[in-house]
Amino acid sequence: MVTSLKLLKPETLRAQVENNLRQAIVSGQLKAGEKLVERELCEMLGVSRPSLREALRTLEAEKLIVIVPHRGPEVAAISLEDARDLYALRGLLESFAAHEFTRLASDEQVKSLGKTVRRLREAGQKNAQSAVLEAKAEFYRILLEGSGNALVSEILGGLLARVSLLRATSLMLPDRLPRSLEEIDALLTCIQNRDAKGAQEISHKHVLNAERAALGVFKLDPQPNPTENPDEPRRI
Amino acid sequence: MVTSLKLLKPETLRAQVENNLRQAIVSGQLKAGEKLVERELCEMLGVSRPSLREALRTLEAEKLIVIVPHRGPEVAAISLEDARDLYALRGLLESFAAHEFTRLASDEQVKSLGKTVRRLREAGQKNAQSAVLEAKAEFYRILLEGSGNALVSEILGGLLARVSLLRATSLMLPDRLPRSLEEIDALLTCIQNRDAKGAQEISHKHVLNAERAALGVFKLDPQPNPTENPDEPRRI
DNA sequence: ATTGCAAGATTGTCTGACAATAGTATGATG
DNA sequence: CATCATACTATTGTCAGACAATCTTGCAAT
Repeated sequence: MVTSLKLLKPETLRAQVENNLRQAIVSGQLKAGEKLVERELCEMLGVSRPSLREALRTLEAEKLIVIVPHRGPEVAAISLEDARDLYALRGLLESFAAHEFTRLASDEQVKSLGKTVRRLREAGQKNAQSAVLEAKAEFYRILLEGSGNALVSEILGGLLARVSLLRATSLMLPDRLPRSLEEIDALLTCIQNRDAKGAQEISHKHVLNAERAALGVFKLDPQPNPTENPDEPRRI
Repeated sequence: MVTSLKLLKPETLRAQVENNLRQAIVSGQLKAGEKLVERELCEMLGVSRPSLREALRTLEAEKLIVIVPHRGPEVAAISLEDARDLYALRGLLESFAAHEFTRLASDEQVKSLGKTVRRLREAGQKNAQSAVLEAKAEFYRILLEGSGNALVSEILGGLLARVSLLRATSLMLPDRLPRSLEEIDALLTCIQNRDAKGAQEISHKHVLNAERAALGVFKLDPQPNPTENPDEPRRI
């Protein structure tokens, strides 16, 4: 009996383009507000316009890019209100996920989460940024998987991608990491004690703190406001 | 002096296709699970394949259709777990919106909401289905607008579109309408009293009740998809 | 009935083209 | 010199047609 080992799914070309661009955006290679030109992207990625344009439509629906008719696509930028809305919703969903995970996850899943938190802490103490990001992604994966609501995972995943459009989130990482780790530890404790309400509260506070840290940028840094914004020749 | 009356924005062709298809899906003209064939849609809508395919990609990202590589698009179908997840999230978001509306909306907005509820009640007593739907849509519009979080509106809007894939929601309308109206009345009262917590609770219960009513279909009708009647030509 | 294969249908992708629009440079004018 | 109108260019929106890869279906054979 063969146990289905086609791990390598021959992705469609369009899907590859989509993934490449998405990755480039959330990783910051393509910066928020940057204009995207179809011809250039086609050459970069080695695909034709139809394939590229389909991928762009998907990213547009995910709100990672904005396409103005006859002006073309650009990487989405996030205003202060957008960011506030984003964090408000993230707090709501993430705390819900934490609550549900605490309520529903199996002991194995809790243990697995604990292991990842340990990995995260170690990576944090070494200041190994990429390891931190990896462990954090794993942490989320387990949490969402165990929360028993695939839709929340889907939506929250999209939200996190959008949050990464705030360059604040990456710049903020080193500073806030210790506090962040403490909060995650506290969350884990609640989860292990099966204290759903507590996990929900801590998780919500965690997001609020992350918001405060991230939104500091708007005070230091003149924020492009779409309504009245003298052209600021910020070349990329 | 002409006061800029381009209310009719010259939508791009692709956007029209997108809107047509979206409308056809949420209104039930295109039924959940139905297979969509590019050539047919192109002919129906009078557009070329690239334009159609771009529109399809957007709808796919909105989860209104599913596109399996080399097998083509079909209208998304909702499983029991999907529906549960959907209603859970909807309850979370809608009650949040109600809470925030109660906290933040202006007196005019509250008054406007009251007026719409009255319209809704009258339409309900006359059993005027289309008027009910219209008033309900208006009710949501005001509520979301006044909740002060555009992102929640966006997500919840997408969710409601997906909910409409459950044909239960339309079939259920006549039966549950009186109860639904009572609940909405109670919600309005809380809002008028600026009782945010109360509004949140009632709103959440309201969604739970709607869920119970809608999910009844799954018990009566185990496998909602495989019974299709022979092709009948369908105009969009 | 199940299996295997061939034929047909549908999708994935490319190329090339053209009109419509937005952005830019040019030139005219005060 | 600054300002405005105009022409030009670049880019996007859209189409038509084509072809390979893949899926589905019908039919034949066991």
